[in-house]
Amino acid sequence: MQIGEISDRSDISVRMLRYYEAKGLLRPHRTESGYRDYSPDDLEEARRIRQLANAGLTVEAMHDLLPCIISPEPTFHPCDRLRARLEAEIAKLDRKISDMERSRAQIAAYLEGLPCEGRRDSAILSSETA
Amino acid sequence: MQIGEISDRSDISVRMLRYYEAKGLLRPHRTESGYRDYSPDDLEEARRIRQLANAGLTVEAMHDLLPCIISPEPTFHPCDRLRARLEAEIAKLDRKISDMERSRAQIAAYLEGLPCEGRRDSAILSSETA
DNA sequence: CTGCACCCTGACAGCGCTGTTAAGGTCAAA
DNA sequence: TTTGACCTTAACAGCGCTGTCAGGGTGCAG
Repeated sequence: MQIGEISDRSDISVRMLRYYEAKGLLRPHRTESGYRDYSPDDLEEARRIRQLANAGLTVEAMHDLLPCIISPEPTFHPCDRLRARLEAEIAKLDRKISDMERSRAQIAAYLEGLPCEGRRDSAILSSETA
Repeated sequence: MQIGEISDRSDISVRMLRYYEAKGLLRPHRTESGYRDYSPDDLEEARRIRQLANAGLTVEAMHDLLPCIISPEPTFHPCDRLRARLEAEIAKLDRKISDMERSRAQIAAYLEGLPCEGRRDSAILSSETA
């Protein structure tokens, strides 16, 4: 698959796909003429990247995290450092999640009491999935 | 209180406190000589700002959200627009939270199976900052 | 009055991310 | 062979955020 198709199927702009590659995530091979040629696995990885990006992770964090997520078989890697890195990243995620949930609750609570349109009938704001 | 103390107590740098003010969040009054003079309420607001910032919200989003969080009495405000804005922001938060939780779970799962601390060592981490 | 710690504004600079544009190559279909 | 869609790299540009530095004022304590 070439980059345009990957872009469509991963919801990542062409620009960003190239950027991620420049940063060392995602390494599609190339056709003889230099076109990027993505495998289905590459597409999977692209989607994971988007997920991590949506979660607010930096490219640098993804760089450490992706090799873990991409395959279920951990290999090589200096373990102490990696483990520490992952634990740190999880801690950061937890902090962020907690902050977001608190913020969400406050906004939702406020919304609940909003003296708006005719009345508050269907207060649909306890959705949890996306 | 002056800015340095607020900075200490809110964990927001002096630079960022001024930045938030420039952006229209937080409006401490000034002493005759021009010093910012923060009230305890301002400190509270600063902490909320930090929380929202930690949650990954932009200043622009905070600008819409803060007046809701800051006081329990919603007033004025073009309600339809505000309501829509808040709901959108909540949806965005939900998406982000969901992505983060999924990412967290994957990392944690990987960490679980890490063949470490008493095991093989090997290659160097390719820390390449392209 | 002198120091020193703190404050002020303004500007420059850098990072991370993202879009856009320019100049040009590839490929398949007409 | 020409056309048009798609690809390539490289560079510029902008936004949001954040640190830092310069040049200067304020305020309190010695």
